[in-house]
Amino acid sequence: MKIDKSLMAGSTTMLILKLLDTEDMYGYQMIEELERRSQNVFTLKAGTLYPILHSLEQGGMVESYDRLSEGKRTRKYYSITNKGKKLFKEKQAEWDCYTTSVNQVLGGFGLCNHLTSM
Amino acid sequence: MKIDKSLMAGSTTMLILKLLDTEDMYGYQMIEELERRSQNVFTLKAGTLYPILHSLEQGGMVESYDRLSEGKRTRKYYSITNKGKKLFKEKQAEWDCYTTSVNQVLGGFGLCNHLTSM
DNA sequence: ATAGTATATATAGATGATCTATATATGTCA
DNA sequence: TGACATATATAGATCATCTATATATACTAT
Repeated sequence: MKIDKSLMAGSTTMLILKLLDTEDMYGYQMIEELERRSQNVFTLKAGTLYPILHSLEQGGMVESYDRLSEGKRTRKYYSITNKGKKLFKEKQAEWDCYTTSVNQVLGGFGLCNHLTSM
Repeated sequence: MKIDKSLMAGSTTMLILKLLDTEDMYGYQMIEELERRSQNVFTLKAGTLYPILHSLEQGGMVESYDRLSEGKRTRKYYSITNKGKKLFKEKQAEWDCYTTSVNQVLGGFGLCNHLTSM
């Protein structure tokens, strides 16, 4: 299923930080990795990703360095900072709160709240 | 927790349709009901809601009628149409797919997919 | 009465995250 | 050498939300 772009808004940065929380990656790799992990649901566009990476770097959330991979071209790898890890945790908490609330409205009970709600 | 507005994008229309799928409501009531059901997480602004209702009506997803409530002022009630119910089902399927995919990226496994993924 | 607050609907303009389109350049394969 | 995948970059468009503002009625306290 193709996901409407407006649904993606707000979660893309969190997903990028999550990828970098696992290992250092370069941009193109993140696009492929997101596609793989989501089973082709997320097809992040390069025109979306690179500006986000630049602004994350500007904000000190990630750092970049060039590396020659397998003697081929140089790739720009990104590494998450402690500040970025903190931001990721905040984003994830917000995500959990958000989806729980939506599911409460949708079904009367949140998936993670069926023991405590009501 | 306060939810970033960009996260809300894309789900607001679905939530409105869900409310109307339960019972006819007027705008102000939807704002209060969303707040109540989400335990104050969603504070939908009037300036967001009314334009959405107008465009839903224009698209034949909802119909409106005026009704005097308890002998007080007239309120504009909205009623979901069959077309609107179909749209709601589509939006909900998209929502489920989206959150499952995000959770797959976040945790390796989707909440609803831990038996089938991998 | 009347001033303030809650209820109720409406619209214009700002914001911000995504998209498309385009540009550039290298590596691989036929 | 021509086509395609890889890889990064940026400008401008789109669109759903927000804030701010406007209007009007009902209720409550002074």
